[in-house]
Amino acid sequence: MQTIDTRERILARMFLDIRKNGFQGLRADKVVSEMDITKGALYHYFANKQAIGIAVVDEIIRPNYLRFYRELDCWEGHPIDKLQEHLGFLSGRATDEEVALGCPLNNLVQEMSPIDEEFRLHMKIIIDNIHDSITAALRRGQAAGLVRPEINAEAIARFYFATIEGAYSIAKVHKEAAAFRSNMAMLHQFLDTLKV
Amino acid sequence: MQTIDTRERILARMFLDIRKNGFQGLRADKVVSEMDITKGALYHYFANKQAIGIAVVDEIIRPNYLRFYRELDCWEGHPIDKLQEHLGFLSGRATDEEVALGCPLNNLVQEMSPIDEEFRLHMKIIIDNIHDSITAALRRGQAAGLVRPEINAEAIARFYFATIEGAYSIAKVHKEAAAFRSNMAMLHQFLDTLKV
DNA sequence: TTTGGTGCATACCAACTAGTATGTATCTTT
DNA sequence: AAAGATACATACTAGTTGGTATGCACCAAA
Repeated sequence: MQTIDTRERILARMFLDIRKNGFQGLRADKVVSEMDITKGALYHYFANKQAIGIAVVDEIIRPNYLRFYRELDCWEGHPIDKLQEHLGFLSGRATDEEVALGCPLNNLVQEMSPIDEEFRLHMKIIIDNIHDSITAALRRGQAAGLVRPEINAEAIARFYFATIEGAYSIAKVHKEAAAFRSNMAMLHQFLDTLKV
Repeated sequence: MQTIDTRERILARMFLDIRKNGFQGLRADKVVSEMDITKGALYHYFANKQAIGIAVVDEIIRPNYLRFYRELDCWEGHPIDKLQEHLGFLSGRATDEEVALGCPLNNLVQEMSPIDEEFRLHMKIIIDNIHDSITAALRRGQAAGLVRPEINAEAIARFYFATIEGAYSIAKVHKEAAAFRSNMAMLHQFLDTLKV
């Protein structure tokens, strides 16, 4: 393939537009026409609008999220340290503009879960993967005597991820990265209490 | 006024439909026609679609949320106990169907904050009120020697609310009230650590 | 009893939305 | 070199969406 991958270019812009306007607010033909791509090209690569959304979830959002959690899977140090490092990373890259747009996955979960089962299933896979990675890391930590043995690793994994998503939610209405960082700091503190 | 309040009937149904389909997914004329109300009646009471959404926020969502927090404002006992009682209430009423629809406020925040500033402002007022009530309650608790003096009441208030919203978010994609309750239980546990 | 406002009902409409149908240039395989 | 297959471009369209314009019945006040 010689040409720049038109399909990938389209998806990258769809991702940005969906993040801002939501999937129902997405005007796919307008977005591509701004890239000097026509409707013909768009519907050549995607069967319909839903297929665009699903492709964004699978090919853009999913790899982006799982990058960190795959790192966590191979991590040999203290799992809590790694999770806290991640919080630091998220805090560090948060800007007012970024948090105003919200977490791409959370946005789509909120919008699409109740109205499109296929969408929901594709998003659920990502979240299940994340939960599994965190749970496994915490259990390894428990086995190594690094994490309190009495805690429920699965419940903590759920709480960890849910709290991050909640922080994005609230920061979105405030349009303030500071609100997000405050919650990351609280979660960091909470994680400390899980160390042996 | 003798007749049943048509405006309120409309708003109640709009609330349900917005919760399911989102504001952009709302088909206002279809919703009213299912109630044997015509478009004429709808646009007699609301200038346009946005006005419907704002009215739902101000007249349905807002009073519903602030009910508990006004209780908290007059609460004389241990503030942590009251917050934990609230978590128990939320857990108790959570069903799979309810959590699948998500938290009405959170849904709208996610969808509308980036694309409609007026919407965002109306929702921000609710969230600011909630934060203020919790912060004040925790400070009263500190003054009474019931809550650890070293904690940042504002940060805890933010964390408390953000975590609840995050729990709704994640439970939504799982369609499982159990996931929600698990996170409520974790937050309950966290609150225990704030008591003197 | 008229006058004006409220509370709708009906009919209409422009713009948009998510496509489809068709054509065609290029590239790839045989 | 012929025959598909790929990668688009252009034009068209049915159905939807978010209204508006108009009319009229009823009630309350003057």
